[in-house]
Amino acid sequence: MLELAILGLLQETPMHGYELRKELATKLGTIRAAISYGTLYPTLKRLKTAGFITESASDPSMIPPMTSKRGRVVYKITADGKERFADLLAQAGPETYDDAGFGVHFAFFSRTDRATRLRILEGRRRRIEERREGLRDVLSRAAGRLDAYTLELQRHGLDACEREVRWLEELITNERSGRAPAASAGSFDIPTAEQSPEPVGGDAPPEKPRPHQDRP
Amino acid sequence: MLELAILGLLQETPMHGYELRKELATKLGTIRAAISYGTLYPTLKRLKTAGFITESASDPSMIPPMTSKRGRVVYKITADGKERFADLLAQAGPETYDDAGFGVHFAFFSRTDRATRLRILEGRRRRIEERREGLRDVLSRAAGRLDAYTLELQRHGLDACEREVRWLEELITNERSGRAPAASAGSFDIPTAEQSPEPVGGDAPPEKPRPHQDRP
DNA sequence: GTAGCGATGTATCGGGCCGATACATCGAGG
DNA sequence: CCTCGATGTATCGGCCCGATACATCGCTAC
Repeated sequence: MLELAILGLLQETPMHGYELRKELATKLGTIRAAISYGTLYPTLKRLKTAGFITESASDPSMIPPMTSKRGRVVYKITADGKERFADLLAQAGPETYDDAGFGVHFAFFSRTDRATRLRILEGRRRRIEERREGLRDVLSRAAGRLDAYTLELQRHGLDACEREVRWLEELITNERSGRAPAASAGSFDIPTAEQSPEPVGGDAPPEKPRPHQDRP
Repeated sequence: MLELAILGLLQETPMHGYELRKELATKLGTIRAAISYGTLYPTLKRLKTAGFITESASDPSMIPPMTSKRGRVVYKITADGKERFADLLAQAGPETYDDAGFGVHFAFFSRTDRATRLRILEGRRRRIEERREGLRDVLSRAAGRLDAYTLELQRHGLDACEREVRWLEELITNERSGRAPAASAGSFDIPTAEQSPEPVGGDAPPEKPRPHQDRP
């Protein structure tokens, strides 16, 4: 799961570990608070061994700081890595529908083609519906067997499930009618800068707006 | 975390692994779908080594089935185990406030004294408030930097945070005024059988209603 | 000036938990 | 008779986490 997220971020721009962690935290803030270094660095090593990314010492003509005494390793995605990213984005296994997996996939939906988006959204909905049914069963059948606090926990969980299903339903409707997301529970009035109409190409469009040096 | 849950369930009645897993699933359905055997059995082994539980082959005069060719190991909590359970219930570290940890603690609130309940509820609230502030920051500051889907994910997450804070607030209020939980978002009308007034003793009352054979 | 402090930065280690897998028994139905 | 699904115990590789260690930079305060 982390692999997908890292590849996705490195596709936007090369980065070093620390930066990557921060970006991960803001992009996936809902899913996991902050990725641990004990996860990040081994994963980066794995990705490097697999040939999906390369690491290089930051050249001195970098940003402002550092006279490059120690480290500052910059990670960059390779062609294989981009291919891998596209594969991971498109294929949906069972782990695509759990909380973490779904969150990561969703966070990169703007790089996913519509058919896959719909498939994932529907798979997730089914998953949550199953959890919901399980909770309803417990609440109606095993109610007397459980104490008041456990019951309250189940009720709260059921509530969350129902809300998420409604959210997913809305997103699915929007996808089918070709609209972009947002404008659901409008409490913020953020400009939503880019890609509001969202043409939606095939798969893995090579980014549009933000200028970045892919490779020289 | 699992340790607490297992000890808690075994305190009600001895069980074998399969049963334990099912009980775990219904009691913690909101938190984790179903515990893996790859987690359960090693944990049971650990608990046994630590002396918190004992395992014994089920005697033939058990329920109906099994002529006891192979296995059916029944796990039972020890005095040390009960002590350990009480310790884990009362002490609250940082992991007490993450999703899984809080859920497990909450599920055993009927065995927790009120002061501890309040401490945990408030710790959890603070945790969620921090997450909420982080999401608000991202939504207001980094909005233009993120695509519509990522933004929608954050909005949904923020919504969930706000709702959970409200839920916790309600629970805290109820605790302070001595009422039991429930009756919050009334959509079910389950009798709530036992302990609605809830006297709340010290800690670890030795079960009340359900008849069960602790040992023959 | 220099001493401390907080942010930046890279890296490892032990351990918890998961999914996949294997194996074994039992009752019910074709 | 024989398969199928529920019950049941157990291990293995692998992901991910928290704790920990170490090193540098820029700032403020003494």
